[in-house]
Amino acid sequence: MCCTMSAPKILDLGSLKKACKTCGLHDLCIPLGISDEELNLLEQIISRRRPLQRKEHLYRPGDRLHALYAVRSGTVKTYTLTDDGQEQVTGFHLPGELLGLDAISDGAHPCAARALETTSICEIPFDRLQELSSRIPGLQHQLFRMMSREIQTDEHFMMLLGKKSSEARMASFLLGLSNRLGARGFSRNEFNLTMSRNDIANYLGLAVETVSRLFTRFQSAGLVRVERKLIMIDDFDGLLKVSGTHTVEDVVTARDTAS
Amino acid sequence: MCCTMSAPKILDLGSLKKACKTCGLHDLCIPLGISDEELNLLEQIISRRRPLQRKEHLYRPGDRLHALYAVRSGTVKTYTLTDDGQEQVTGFHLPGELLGLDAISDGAHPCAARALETTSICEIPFDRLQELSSRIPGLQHQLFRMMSREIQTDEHFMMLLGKKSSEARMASFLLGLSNRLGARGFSRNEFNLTMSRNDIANYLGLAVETVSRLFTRFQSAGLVRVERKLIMIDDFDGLLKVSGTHTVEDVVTARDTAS
DNA sequence: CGCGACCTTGAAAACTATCAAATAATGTGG
DNA sequence: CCACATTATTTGATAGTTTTCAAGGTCGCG
Repeated sequence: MCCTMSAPKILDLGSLKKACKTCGLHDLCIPLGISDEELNLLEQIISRRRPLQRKEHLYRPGDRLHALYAVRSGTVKTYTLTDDGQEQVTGFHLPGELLGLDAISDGAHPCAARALETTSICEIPFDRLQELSSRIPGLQHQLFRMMSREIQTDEHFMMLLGKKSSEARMASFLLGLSNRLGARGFSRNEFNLTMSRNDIANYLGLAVETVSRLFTRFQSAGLVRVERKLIMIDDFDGLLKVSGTHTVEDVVTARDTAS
Repeated sequence: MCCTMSAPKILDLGSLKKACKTCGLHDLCIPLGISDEELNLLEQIISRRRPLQRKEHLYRPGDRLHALYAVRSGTVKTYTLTDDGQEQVTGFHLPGELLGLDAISDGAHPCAARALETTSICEIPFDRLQELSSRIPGLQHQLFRMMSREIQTDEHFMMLLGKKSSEARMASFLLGLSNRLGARGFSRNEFNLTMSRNDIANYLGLAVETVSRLFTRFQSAGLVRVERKLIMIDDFDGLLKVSGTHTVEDVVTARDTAS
């Protein structure tokens, strides 16, 4: 994408000085579990890019793997294109999360990543990271752990898609976002959906119309309030119940009895 | 290389002598892309276990991560238990495939693994593997690649579950098995399903009855012949078409017009 | 102000699950 | 080795959930 303009030293601009050590996300991101000294080495290879604007791509399918990316602020959506050109959303990535791990095996990105809002990114050249990992066992271990975590998350999500009703998927999605945002210091009760209904539907394997209906249904049931992009969670236990095994009842009846 | 340590010989039993070098799977498994000398080091930490009998567990949810496992022959099914105790099949693992990568992040297995038939396994103590990876960059890279590949595969599977019809899932499943078996030197046209219809259904997010019907439907359409556990693929192109975007037609009509 | 993208809502259709039952395999104990 | 109990698979009929199609509504932006 952009290689001509970037000299080895990319860290010297004032706005880019802030490093892992001062990053509020450092206990969610790579630095976790490596010593201060080692962190210095890591910081030297990490650079910041100009923030991405909404709808701007971080990488596209087929792009060579040049670096891994960590979201610093904002949201990134990853997606692939199916054989017939349709979009398939594979994930939404919040601050502290690492992007591009799926590109390592082929050396090229199998999917696209693009910003859902203005987004700030840390760039970690992969070859240098790998080199450093050989020298810093803690770093290697942390990378293994992060990849393992992603595999685990994917397995969990596969269960969601394979076994759960539309209601349960939606509830899980909202609770998941709430948790992840909470872990990053944002409110767990009230947040903005940076993605469109279409993206949510696509991600959850549902039709847009279904997602829309679920929002109204959840709202009628008193689980959440929805105001366009803004979500306010009013009943965590209720959502949990819906997200769990419970196939029906609670939410559905709340609407049916009302009508 | 300061590794003349007391080389814990675990390989000295006659039946266990065969090592990676002589393993027909070595270009599908960990050894891929590391030198002969390095391979010796790797072989020293790998041991073979007594073969698993059908239905025997390799590990269970919550078991501490002690080692990664590579399937040498046979098939292993991995599955988790949902909150309400139901089984959720997360994968079927053929010779040359690595098991347990999802346990690294927590240090404990989030899922269970058990043999679907008599199965031979290589055991790779994880801490030693990690240690070795620090010293052998090629090994580290290969591990990154294998984990990345799994993430990629999972993403692909998520698309299957989220976007594809029951027919497409089934066709993809059969083609996928065929390919993987073929890559391991088995026939691509004719193979045994080592898993039950129930397992297939569970894995694909379908009801058992649906799986059963799909088999008969595929057979009526001349795509495959099914004899209990034995599958013979007669029309790869047809299956491919069904597995792709094509939502209906070919297969369904083949049956409908017949009646 | 009006256009276009996004979202919501309703009605009908489609797909798949569920329920029920028959048949076929497998395993077990005598 | 057989008879019985058990489990797995198939098939049919019915019901439910979710999609699709169609249309109206809302928001943001030029």
